[in-house]
Amino acid sequence: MALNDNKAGMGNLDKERINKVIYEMSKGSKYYENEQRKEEQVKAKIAAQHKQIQSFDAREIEKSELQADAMLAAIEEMRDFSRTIVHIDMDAFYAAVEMRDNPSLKNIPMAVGGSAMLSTSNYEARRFGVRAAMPGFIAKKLCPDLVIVPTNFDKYRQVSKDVKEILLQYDPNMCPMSLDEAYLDITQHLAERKNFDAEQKTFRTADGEQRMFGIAPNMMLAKVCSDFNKPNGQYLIPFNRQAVMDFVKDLPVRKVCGIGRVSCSMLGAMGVVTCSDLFRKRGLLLKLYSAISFNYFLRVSAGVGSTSVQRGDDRKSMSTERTFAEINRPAELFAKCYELCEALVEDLKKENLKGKTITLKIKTIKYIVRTKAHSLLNATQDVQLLYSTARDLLRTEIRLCSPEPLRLRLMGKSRGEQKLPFGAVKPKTDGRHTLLNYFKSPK
DNA sequence: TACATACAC
DNA sequence: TATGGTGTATGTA
Repeated sequence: MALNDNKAGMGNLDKERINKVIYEMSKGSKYYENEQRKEEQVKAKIAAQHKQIQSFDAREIEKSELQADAMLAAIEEMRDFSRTIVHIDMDAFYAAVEMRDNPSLKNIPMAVGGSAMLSTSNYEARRFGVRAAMPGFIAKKLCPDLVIVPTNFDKYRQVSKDVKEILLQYDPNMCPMSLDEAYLDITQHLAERKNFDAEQKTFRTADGEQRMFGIAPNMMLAKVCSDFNKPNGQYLIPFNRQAVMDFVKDLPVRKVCGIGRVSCSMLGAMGVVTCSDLFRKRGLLLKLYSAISFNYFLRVSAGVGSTSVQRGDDRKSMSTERTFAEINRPAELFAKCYELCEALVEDLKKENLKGKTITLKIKTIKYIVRTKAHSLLNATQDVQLLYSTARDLLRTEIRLCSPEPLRLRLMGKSRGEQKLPFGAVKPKTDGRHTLLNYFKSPK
């Protein structure tokens, strides 16, 4: 519930005052109560983990350590310094675009979003603790002079496209992660660049936007680097093992992409704070976590990440959801349900896709989220068919609740397992938790 | 397959 | 006026 200061621009601020304001604005709300419920869940998970840990004896842990060391040797084997990976991150992107188009916003605290939620804020605003993913009304309390500009996605998409155009010159296989982030493999470019003249060596991006580069031997490290030296910074990890190990030694695990709030708490509970702690506690971690997660932790501890920048171009699901003022009358719930089916079908048709598994998502006014799914025999993009499936799922939920009304603040639809228009199927590789088969048991 | 959770942006 | 929307992966049953 406190301020998330994991991101940049939050160096010297009065965290105590900020947290107090956030707390005062939040306490007693349904949202806050749900957050507390979630915190309790994490505590329970930690307690369960603790109990499990106590059931291990020292010999078991030692054995696991040996097994982990064998896995680590295999990871070491794959360490690759042959690629130069760049992670580029447009700084406070939406805010930067708005400031470019309206310079009067430049030197005042400003954020992009609405009174319910902010997407991002400029550095002036960050000094007050105003940041992305904070509701606008709390931000206003923290900074009464804050100017909130409504989100203008079409504009950001256009600017993003312009920037991508430039990045493509450096890596034709460049991989955008969002409107303001991308990974590049510039190995090839660097080789060709040796013959460039001074003019050709100039790097250009669109006017007005600042950007951060992280340059490293792999994607995981490049991503962490781009968060250093903000704003407009650039950070490079030298391409040798010692430099990488020095870099990860004191790196907090929370900085690593993929280790979020919950994992960080769970790891913290057993004394794992930095990446080298992941190595220190490898015996324990191997016993506690799945093969996929553990392997990922080991790779992080060694500073080994993916070196293959490639787009996964087959989408796996498509969804639409809305938050609204409470709805509880069945007729209105069904009407909302139909509306969402229509919206989803419209999006499906844009990409000429069909859905097979239809999922109904609901969030009660207490912020409890539930999903219900049903798979059809054949993929469809037909509104009526989609709706009849979704309607049945919703009806079941209403009945489950009765005689109390089902009181919702959000409803959503998604479809997965789609059939692509021309039957293309593409298996994809290297998720962030790639499991390597040869990490079975050591001999 | 169904569902919940975690995570990123 | 009042805590978002979209997509992916994973664990578990």
